[in-house]
Amino acid sequence: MRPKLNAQPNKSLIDGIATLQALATSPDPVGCRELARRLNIDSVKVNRLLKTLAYLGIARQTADRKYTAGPGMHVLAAQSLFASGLIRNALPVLENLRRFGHTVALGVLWQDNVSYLFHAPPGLEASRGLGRIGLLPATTSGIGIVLLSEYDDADIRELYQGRDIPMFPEGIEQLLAKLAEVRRLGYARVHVADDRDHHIVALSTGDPAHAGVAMSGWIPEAATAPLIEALRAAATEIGG
Amino acid sequence: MRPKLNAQPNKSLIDGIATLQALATSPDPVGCRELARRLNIDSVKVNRLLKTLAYLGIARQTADRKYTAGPGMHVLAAQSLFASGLIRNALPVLENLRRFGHTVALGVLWQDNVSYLFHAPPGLEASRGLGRIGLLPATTSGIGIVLLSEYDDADIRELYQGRDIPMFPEGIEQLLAKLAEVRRLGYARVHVADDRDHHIVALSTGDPAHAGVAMSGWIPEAATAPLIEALRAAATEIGG
DNA sequence: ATTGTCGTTGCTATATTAGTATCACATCAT
DNA sequence: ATGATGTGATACTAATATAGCAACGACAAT
Repeated sequence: MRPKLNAQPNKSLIDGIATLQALATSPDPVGCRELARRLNIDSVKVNRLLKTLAYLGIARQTADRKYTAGPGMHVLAAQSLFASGLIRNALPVLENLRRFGHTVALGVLWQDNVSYLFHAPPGLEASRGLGRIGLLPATTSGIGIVLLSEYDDADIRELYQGRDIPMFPEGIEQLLAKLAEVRRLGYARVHVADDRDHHIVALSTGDPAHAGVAMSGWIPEAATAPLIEALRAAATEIGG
Repeated sequence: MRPKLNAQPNKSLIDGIATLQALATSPDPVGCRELARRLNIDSVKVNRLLKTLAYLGIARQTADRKYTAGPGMHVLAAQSLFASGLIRNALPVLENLRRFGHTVALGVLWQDNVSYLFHAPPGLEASRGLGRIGLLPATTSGIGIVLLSEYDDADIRELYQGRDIPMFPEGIEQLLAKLAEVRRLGYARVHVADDRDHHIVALSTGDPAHAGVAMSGWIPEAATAPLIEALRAAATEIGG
């Protein structure tokens, strides 16, 4: 599942990307020492990485010498989001799914997190649905569950070894049972145990699967089938 | 203008990001040797960078061992695009600008290129306007011109030293004259010398300026003022 | 078989980076 | 003023992480 560490992993690149992400997810400009503290890396090192990113135009220094995202960040983002074509292909399909009056979402699994690329409750202007939510624990998300089910049990055990699993208080066996159910059905149906009594239905798209589509809202058992059918059509249209 | 190369620039990070971008902009899966040829970097080095990116989940190997974008790429993209809030703030404003019936665009200047984050001709579904166009030479773009005008002449000379300037066959002086005009007016008005006889009006947003908004289409001299006014309102709303 | 790719790794010299100490500049409370 | 703390940034040197060579097995075309 997770690729093994290769012969000569480039540590500078690993730390550099971590810095890049920490910078990207910081809503306000940050100084190098504070960023270093967040990342638990030496501040001099972070400073040099930031200066390198600034040289590339990916970071930018504000008037008070703090760092923030630069134009290169947007270029990088635009390239990586749209070059693959995932979002561009998916958006019209997702808008079409909104006719059911439920929340529509598209997300990817990354390690044990889900990142939503699109997440729009009914009524929200479609263009506002982009990137509304950052990272969520995979097990709290319908898309996360359905994408986790693509891995085999050994991988899942390794991933969650020695850690609490959000939404699965009984631990790994409870999660594995859920994933087995998802594999059997071919889709995930998850009950959201809050006061709104919502359900999520989700399935995966892409070959190999790397993204998930979902609808959530008040979905009684009887209404599941047609929604799954619509999702399946959407998934094939998006993912090829 | 362009940040100086610092004391200890991290070369691994520079090459790593170059590899990341090359991977992102490749529509099909690529092998490490081919990528190395495109980047003019040693193929063994590229291989190790790719394996590191794969370890991070940003790259992914296909069945035939070629490399393509992985889920981490989408996470990175989503984080960098939306964390800053630029796109999220801008989209509703841009949609509103489309009422004039012209092409509406939002872009950033990166080195001597412009990257469009949004570019929608009239009639196009708004959500399709995202990331339609990759990189364009800055001098061929209204947004590029208005963002270049934020730099002073010395920077511009350095940027284009010893190189041809697209759309400015007479060279650097012709470009500098145009930029001076833009600074005087406070916006760019550019004539697109093709058979459609279009004009672009563009102005910058953000403080310090790092993005540009533009409208293009058949815009006679007399119609410029109200468009500029609308753009200016949009720019302050987007950029703060 | 031959020849050409391809991705990948072991090896070793050395270029590159890590971490110390230190600087100049802020801001704050004394 | 004064000292104490914060910041970002750099020179220095030791040590380590990386570059580049050569080579491997796998595949494809000839």
